[in-house]
Amino acid sequence: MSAPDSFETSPAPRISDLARARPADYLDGLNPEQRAAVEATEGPVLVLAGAGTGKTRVLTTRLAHILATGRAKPWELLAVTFTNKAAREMRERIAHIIGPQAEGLRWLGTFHSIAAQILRRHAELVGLKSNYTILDTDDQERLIKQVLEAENVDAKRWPAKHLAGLIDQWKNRGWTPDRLPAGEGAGFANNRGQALYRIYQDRLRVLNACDFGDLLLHNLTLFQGHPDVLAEYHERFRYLLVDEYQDTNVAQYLWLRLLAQKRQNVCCVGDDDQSIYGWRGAEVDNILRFERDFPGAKVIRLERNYRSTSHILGAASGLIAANKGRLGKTLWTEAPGGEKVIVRGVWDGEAESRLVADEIERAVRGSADAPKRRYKDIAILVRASFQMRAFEERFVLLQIPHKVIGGPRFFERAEIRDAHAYLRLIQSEDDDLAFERIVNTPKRGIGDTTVQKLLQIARLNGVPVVAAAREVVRTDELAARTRTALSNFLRDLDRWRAQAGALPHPRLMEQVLEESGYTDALRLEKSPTAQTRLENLKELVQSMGAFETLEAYLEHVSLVLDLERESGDDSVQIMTLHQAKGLEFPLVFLPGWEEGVFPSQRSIDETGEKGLEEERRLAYVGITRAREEARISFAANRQVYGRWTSQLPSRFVDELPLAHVEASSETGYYGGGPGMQQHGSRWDESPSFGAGYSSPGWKRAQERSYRGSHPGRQQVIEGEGRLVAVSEPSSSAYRRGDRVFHMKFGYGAVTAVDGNKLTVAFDKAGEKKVIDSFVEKA
DNA sequence: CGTGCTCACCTTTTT
DNA sequence: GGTGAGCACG
Repeated sequence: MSAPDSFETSPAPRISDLARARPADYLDGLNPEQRAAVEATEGPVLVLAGAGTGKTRVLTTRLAHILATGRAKPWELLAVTFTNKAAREMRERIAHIIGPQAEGLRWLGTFHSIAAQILRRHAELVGLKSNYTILDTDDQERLIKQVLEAENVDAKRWPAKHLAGLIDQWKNRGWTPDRLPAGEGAGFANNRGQALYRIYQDRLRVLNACDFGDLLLHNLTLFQGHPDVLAEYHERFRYLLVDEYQDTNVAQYLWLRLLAQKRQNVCCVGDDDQSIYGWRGAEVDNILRFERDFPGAKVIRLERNYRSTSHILGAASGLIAANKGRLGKTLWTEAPGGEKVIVRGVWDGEAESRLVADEIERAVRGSADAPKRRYKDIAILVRASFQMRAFEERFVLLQIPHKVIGGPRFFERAEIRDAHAYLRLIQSEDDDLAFERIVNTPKRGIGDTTVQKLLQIARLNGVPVVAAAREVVRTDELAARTRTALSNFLRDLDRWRAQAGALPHPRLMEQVLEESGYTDALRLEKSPTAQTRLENLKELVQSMGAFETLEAYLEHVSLVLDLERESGDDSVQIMTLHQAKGLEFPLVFLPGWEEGVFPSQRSIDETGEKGLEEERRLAYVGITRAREEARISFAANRQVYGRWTSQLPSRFVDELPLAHVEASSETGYYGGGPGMQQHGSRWDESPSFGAGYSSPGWKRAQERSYRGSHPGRQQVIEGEGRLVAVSEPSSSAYRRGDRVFHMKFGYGAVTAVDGNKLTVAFDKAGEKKVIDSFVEKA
């Protein structure tokens, strides 16, 4: 049943390659624990690698060691990571040690990409064809919506998103519809959860499609139902290696255990203190019970930290000590104390961003007793993305180069997904989801009712919707205009399909985008976002060129490809704590340490003590990102969802060991000062801040001051001649990604002061202006 | 069928 | 406070 073993043809190692991998080279400079972790190749090994202890180095050296000592060929190693980025990095670093032999590491990749490869070879055994499509979350949700509609489930009371979430969780735990524990689906649509899950799985099979969770789930079904197939992989994979083991979910864990069960040569590397993905199914328990699952396992602790100063390490260690249920590590360093971790209370969110921005400017300028920083040495790590905005705006104002990490990624953007849907439909007429997505994009007069009708006919006859459409256009079931539109669309589709073989696929893509009217529709829009989208499509066409065939491209897109954003430039990075995992910076800002914000109230509400501990690990991850300086801040007042709220400092602030921390407050509030009222920690229960702030006058002033300072809270401009930065709404838009800031800024000197109104003179044109929105420039 | 309005939503994210 | 989804209306 299996496909031919074409993958055994990886290049054999050449003598010159092996010669490069002299043990003396790659083992040099490892400390005793690291070396032990590299050399313990046989039997189960758990490497507990604390933050900054050289984990990646150990991982890559271990693989290189196994190869260099001839224990296995590159294609006999299974090495799994969570992200493509991690996989790429590992491959590069191994290549650095052992040279081109690393090309043969055929089974180094993410859980999903490896599972997808295995599934391609045995798809028939689980009721799929080997050319199955991989659906992303968007497609998945739309399919579930269809199922709900077909089953007459009230989509208002029982949103598709909710069921999608449930199914995801179930799949994360390795539960097929048959194996769903009783009562699991009870909460959804009057006990119909399980039935709907089953129907959804059937639909996927009909569409010859998988969602992300299925990739692993089908692997489990495959291995459990076909011992011969499993045995084949036992034979193949001589050594297993898993990165970020603390983040594995149950399905991944079961998958690993099945694969490792025969040879037991499995090495898992992780840190229970850095487990921050519990909310998406990660089970810290997997790491806690490793020794039970693999009797005789060797546990190696990497505890020497090479990254941070001892004050930073001390602060982080003290904080994480408050968690129960740890495996326990004692990190140490020979690095000097450095600066203590600075904790500061400020008046409000705006003061916080001002403080951070000022300190960044100072750090970049450097001083006698402080090193001169580059912008890229600095990161701002927030709990949630809504906190990013304040910093972004401040940085725009002060012209501090910065980069917001995250946001919709290239291949998740609507226009890219539309383009892919065209390709998918050209490639396979069975792709109903692709049809649905683009049949009326751009608008060609085939509305929702028509599409629904087609879907219904298709379902009744058990045929793909394109086939149904072909039939329908021959009848007079549709209004004449709709029918013409539909048959034109089908005609276009046929033409593109005919060209698909003859044309290089980037050319095909261009042609489809032109002839479908997609680019024309965008050009007509004239908005800056439409411009961006056109550029994205150009980028797409370019990226396609790197692939031999359309099939290869589409396969890659769904699992592996993410366009590397240029990262080399010198700018401050703004990102979430989750995104910061695995990174490090000389100077790290950790704003928003307020009860309810961080730790997140929702996390505590939903998962209680467990959630709180995960939040604490997040705090630990945050602090340990810093090499030299960490600066924590919290605000006494903060706008959350447009409402002013009073805040209490995070409990994490109090858990920091005093010996490693220096605390101060501008508000007199830290420790209980003026302006505070005791109240519940939930921000939406908080009394609104002073009355003046909710008055219409305030609101108007705020609108007028557009992204500028608080009128009531601005720094006092003492006199004339001060230099200020000015912002105001303007027609010249400043664009960052998809977001547009209507903002113009510049520096001017104050010539007159009247309350909050300043008259400012600008050097260049001799221009004078009265403004009510400004920031003082130091 | 397309547009404008109201209303609920509002952590973290990879594949 | 901002936004996207869903509904009523033209």
